[in-house]
Amino acid sequence: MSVRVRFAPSNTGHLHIGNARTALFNYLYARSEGGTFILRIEDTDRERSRDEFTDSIVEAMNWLGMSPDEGPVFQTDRMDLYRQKVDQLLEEGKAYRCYCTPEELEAQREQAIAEGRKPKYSGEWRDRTDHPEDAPYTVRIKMPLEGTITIDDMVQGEVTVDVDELDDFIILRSDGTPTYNFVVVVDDASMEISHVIRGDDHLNNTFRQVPVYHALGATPPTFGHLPLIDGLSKRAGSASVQDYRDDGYLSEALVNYMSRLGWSHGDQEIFTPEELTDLFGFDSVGRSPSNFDRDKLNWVNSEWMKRLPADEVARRWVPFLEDRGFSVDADDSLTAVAELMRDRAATLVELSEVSTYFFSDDFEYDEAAVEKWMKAQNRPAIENLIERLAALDEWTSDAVGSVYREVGDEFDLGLGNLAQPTRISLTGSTSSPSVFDLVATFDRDEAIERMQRGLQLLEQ
RNA sequence: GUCCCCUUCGUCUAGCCUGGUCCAGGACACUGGCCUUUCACGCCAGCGACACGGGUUCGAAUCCCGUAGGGGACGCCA
Repeated sequence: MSVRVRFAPSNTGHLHIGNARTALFNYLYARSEGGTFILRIEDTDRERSRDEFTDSIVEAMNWLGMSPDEGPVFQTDRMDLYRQKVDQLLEEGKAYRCYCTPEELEAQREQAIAEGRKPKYSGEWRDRTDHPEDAPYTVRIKMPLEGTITIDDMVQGEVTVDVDELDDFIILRSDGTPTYNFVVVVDDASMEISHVIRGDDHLNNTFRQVPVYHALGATPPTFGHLPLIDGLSKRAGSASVQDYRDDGYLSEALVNYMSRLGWSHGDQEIFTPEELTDLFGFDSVGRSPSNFDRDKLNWVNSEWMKRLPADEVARRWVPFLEDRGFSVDADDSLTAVAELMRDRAATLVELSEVSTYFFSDDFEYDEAAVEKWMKAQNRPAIENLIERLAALDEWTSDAVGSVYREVGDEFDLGLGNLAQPTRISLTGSTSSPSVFDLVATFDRDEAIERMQRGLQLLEQ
């Protein structure tokens, strides 16, 4: 039997990390089994569903590299199917009309809780035939009256619940719209979903849904209930996938990090998307909830900053630099900057921060550094250095390096006396990559100009 | 209240099914050191956990029972 899985978010908000992780596990399972990954939008919430959220979810999935094979399928397009199934169950006597009012139900619920009983519908209309004329009604499904229901969950193992815990829940509201627990089953059955992989907040629902499959004459799929992610506060992770993209995270890193929330493969931490689809399996999915940890995400991202080809980093970096008002192209010179700076930044945003001096000479000189390193007595050496750099045949790190060594030898100066003033002139501070690389990564005219301007700082 | 799920370093986790090789391994973070023209990277080291209590056993993180704590569900929301 071929594997067909679906990710079924409601379009009432952007795709956040918790849902993205659920989508990812569905996607990875489909890929690892050669199956089909389907996107279904649960858009039956008239009040809150919005098309723009659908677009946002699709965009986020594309960015993460897990575009669906089928869909999006919209539930609102399938209302006729749902009503038809309700009618069918009614005719077959597997469902019935209930004329209780919401007020009556609410009163019963409160009383049950007050008496310490489980709030459950009494089932009073299950066998009644004295249906009032013209009164509003809901349709309820008949749950089995005795026995237990057991599912063999891919994550949780065997879980059994006594049907005594279940009541005849509403499948069609008095306004004629179907309810969630009914609709998911109709959809999953009709779309021939083989594996339902979702958050374990749905585990209890599953026991309500299994009898619906049976009533519909369908075989329940295999279930896999993933533990939820804790600590998804505004700050920590309930932000949208796009927020992470805008914060400068790489999609590979976010996917890598999310995959490790609840899944592992020995001691391995870094996985390429290809490795993930090869190695993913429910045998290695844990049952306990995990926490979203920004520090670890940052580390994974910093690893990916180093692993991606430098020109790819440059390409993805461009919009971040443009946001800061720098007009750049993803050309060789930007690639050179990315190559030089990338292991000093955990995100593309940080990369911009640590690299601004390449794009603007409008920076402050670090006063303490100037005080310490810009000594007037080194002027002749630095001037000589600038001259020789200007005359260099080739503008490479090695060539620049030999100039520094020659000047250092001739003036009998330690390299620091040349390197630090160079750094201050080019960047404003004394922390930067190796000076030779730094100088060579700059456009030569720009480097010379800044060094000449830096000469002014030598005045005592 | 009732039912379901969960519980190894601060965090993510390996180990648990098939008890001994685990005085519990890796990673992030943190601390210290090394490298070095600065900073960063990198490398090395350190810190740090089997929720608790019973049992089974020669032996338990691993098996059983209980307790506590956390999460979820119980809707004419999804």
